[in-house]
Amino acid sequence: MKIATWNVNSLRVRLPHVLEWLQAQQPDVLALQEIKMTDDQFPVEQFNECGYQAVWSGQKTYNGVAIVSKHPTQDVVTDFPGWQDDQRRILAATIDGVRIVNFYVPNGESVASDKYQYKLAWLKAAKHWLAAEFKQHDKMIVLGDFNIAPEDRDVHDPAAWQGQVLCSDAERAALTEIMALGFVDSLRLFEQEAGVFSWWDYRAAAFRRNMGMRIDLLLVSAALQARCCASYVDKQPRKLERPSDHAPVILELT
DNA sequence: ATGGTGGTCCAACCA
Repeated sequence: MKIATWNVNSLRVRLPHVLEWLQAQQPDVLALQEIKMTDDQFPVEQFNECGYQAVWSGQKTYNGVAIVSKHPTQDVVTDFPGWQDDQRRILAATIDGVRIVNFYVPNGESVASDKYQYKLAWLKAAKHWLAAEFKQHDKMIVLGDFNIAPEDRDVHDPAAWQGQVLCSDAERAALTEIMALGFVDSLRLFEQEAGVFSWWDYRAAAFRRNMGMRIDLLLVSAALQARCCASYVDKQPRKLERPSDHAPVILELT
């Protein structure tokens, strides 16, 4: 089973890249973030033509998440119970007995901003909801754009980013609390060279200089850990004309 | 130190 996550920064613009990538890579599941479209605009027919079904939760202009899958999706959830939010950032579904939880975690803008407080509150709600989900699903993968670099080795210039949004202690602590429910960072199960990132700013030729961050993660529950056989970033789509600023990250299970 | 780019949608917000 091959599972991937990709922040596409507008599915309307990136659809050709996504369809080409699906055809080439043939993942069983692809979780998308920042589709930036309303539900009625979702190009489900074009995924169907490639042999995929999909579920999605969209909104106008911002955010929006989807799960594209070769196999049927069950028990779809789009919100934390009791958490009122117009921002579409959550999509969970069970596929082949695996609970897939797709998150587009708030960016947070800067540590002094209201958006940062929203991010921390959102992560707290996420932890509580995941704890409840865990009671019903031992085989879980929480994946998506976390907008948190877990450790300094996930940052091209840790000194410059120290204490900044995406790297601050409170964000990393919130991620640690989620991991402590019983998840491991799948990519770190495998030996990696230094400088493995999943996002590079469009500005300042950041991709060419590999000035990136690893903020797109696949967290796997203990019940799935023994099935993990590979996890890696595919930088190829980031090299295309008019790319997303994120690259897909992949997990392969036996 | 600033601004550098890109998407949405045409002024300004978000990343």
